Amino acid sequence: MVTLEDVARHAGVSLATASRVLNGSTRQVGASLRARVEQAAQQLGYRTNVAAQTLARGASNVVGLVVHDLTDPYFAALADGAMRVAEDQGLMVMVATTHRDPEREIAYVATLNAQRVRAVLLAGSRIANPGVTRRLREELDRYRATGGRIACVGQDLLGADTVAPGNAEGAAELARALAGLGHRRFAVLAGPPWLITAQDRVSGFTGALAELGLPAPQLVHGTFDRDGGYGAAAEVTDATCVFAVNDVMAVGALASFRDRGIRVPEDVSVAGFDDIATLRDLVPSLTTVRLPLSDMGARALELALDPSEEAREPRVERVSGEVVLRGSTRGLTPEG
Amino acid sequence: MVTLEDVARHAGVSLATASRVLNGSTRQVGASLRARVEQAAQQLGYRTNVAAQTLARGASNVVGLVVHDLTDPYFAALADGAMRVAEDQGLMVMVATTHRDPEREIAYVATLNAQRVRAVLLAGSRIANPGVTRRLREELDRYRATGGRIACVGQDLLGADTVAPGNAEGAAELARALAGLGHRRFAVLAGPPWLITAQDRVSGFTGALAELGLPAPQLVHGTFDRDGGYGAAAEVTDATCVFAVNDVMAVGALASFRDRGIRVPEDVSVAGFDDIATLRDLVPSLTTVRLPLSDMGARALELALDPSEEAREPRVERVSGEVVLRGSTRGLTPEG
DNA sequence: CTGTTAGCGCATTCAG
DNA sequence: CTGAATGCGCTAACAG
Repeated sequence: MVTLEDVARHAGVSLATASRVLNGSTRQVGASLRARVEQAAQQLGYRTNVAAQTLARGASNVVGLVVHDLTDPYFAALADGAMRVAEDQGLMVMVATTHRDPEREIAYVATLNAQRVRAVLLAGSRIANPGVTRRLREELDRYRATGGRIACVGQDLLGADTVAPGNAEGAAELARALAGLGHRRFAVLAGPPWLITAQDRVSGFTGALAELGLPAPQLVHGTFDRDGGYGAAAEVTDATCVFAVNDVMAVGALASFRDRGIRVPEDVSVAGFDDIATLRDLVPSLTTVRLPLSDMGARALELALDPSEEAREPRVERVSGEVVLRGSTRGLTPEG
Repeated sequence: MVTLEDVARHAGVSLATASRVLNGSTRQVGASLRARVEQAAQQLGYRTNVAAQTLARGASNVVGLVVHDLTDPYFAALADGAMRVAEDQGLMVMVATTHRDPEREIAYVATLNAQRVRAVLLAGSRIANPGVTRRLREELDRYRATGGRIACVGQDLLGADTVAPGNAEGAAELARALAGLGHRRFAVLAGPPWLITAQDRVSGFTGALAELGLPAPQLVHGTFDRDGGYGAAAEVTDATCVFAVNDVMAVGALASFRDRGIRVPEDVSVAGFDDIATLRDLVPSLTTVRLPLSDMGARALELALDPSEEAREPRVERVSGEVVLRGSTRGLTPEG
């Protein structure tokens, strides 16, 4: 294992000089010494020991990213955006997946704190559980207390900088668009009752329907994934339009209807939420609410890294979804 | 920033004792002291400084994962598998995305080396470029020289433990299955000529066709993604069956045919490769070659971490794909 | 079982 | 501009 000291000796300079040329010091070093050091490092195959550097500097070059599930394209897109800005800033990204276990989320925050990462990004819906949320906040506070920076993508519940998707607003706008198509009887594949993202989308949707004077939709709960959509769709009775609270669930719903010989959109319309890129070529193409996922991930990391955050209120940036009407929903004549 | 020393003082014990109870030492500590230390750590909100720990131990708890693109479900699935075993082993995962830039791949290996990660996993196709491959190998050798472990998912070209998908074999079997359906005139959406994964799938496919005495397929190159499939499909002339060398390209091909009013599978059959889970609900459902992506990622990390690798040949584990015939391909009567 | 001590590799004062 | 010395927080002998 070749160390800085080896390089310095090989180049015939002091440790300090070697350090200055090899690592981003602002200090200047004479051209000839600089060249000697660089050559020595090259010859010896020197690689900075980041652990030592982190210890000496008291700050690391790593950020942490906590997501539920990387195979969910929603999180993959967020992660991609965050990694883009990390690369731009010369930071490495440590990724942790919780698989929707809030205990693991808390544990990972502690671990990332131990790693002394520069910032941690919490992506994904909060859950409606005060005890868990409190303990997560405590862990985050501990991290923050030592200079850690935090940003979230999702609900603004953690007292940290947040990129907050307009779930309720987007769902409301979707409801209005669907109602504009002539639909009156709706069902909502609502996901788990405790997932706040799901809650918000449901309430935004039902709220808009109520404002329009339309009957309340049928609510069917289930998991937040493809199978949740598939299962919930089977329980829908008497609706001309089904809103799945995310695209992946909508895909499950589509499959469920297909398996039962129910045509979309002829027999029933289906809409989702998120506008997952990988799913854009679905047939019928999915009506949904587009969220700029990658940019949201990028923006969240920017917020977390932005140093102008001394002793002030957490910043909350709302990003609104855009309704995209596609082939999975159709217009109804007044007769239905 | 509370340190181990603070905890020790607070608990009235020595640094060493505090270290022994708080971090996974095999050494025993008396119950009463142990309790005092744990309580002190709890009260003070102590978090291990992993950088210091890594420096002192000379070994980190982090593994590196280098993938092309996390938003590609292929890599997301590999990453998911790798992260599963990382979690089991109490390791954190540092993820780097190259976006198919080989220079970045080399640079990230150097960075991960500097981080002194325990192992690095290189996922994704090698490219047919001797210069780049040589420099990558040099960087890997440097890493290995200091005890770093390496595993790859893909081609066995780096002299490291490798999980090698049977690209050629899978494609060959697919070709035979498709020929068995009665197809004679094929086209292959071949991806980039320099991508070895793509090459292998193409050559396996065409080789099997030749063995069957069938005419050589039309080859159309393009990018390895959805748009590459979309564009290449437009150039297909006179084939009853189109093989896209991965599922995501096949989705593009499906879209291309649909946009031009060409029905699948009535007018043309389409097959892919990988069996991406997110795409299983496509209509028509995609005939493909199933690869156990998540398990492959997991296995690769296991190989990298398995210490029984002293001074012996790199292990290469071949994993074979399974042909899955679905709705996007149909049988032909002898008349076509 | 517990405490003392000597580094791990590097950044950074502080002199020169 | 350059070098010598100190310490970052922790682990691992070693001694008791």
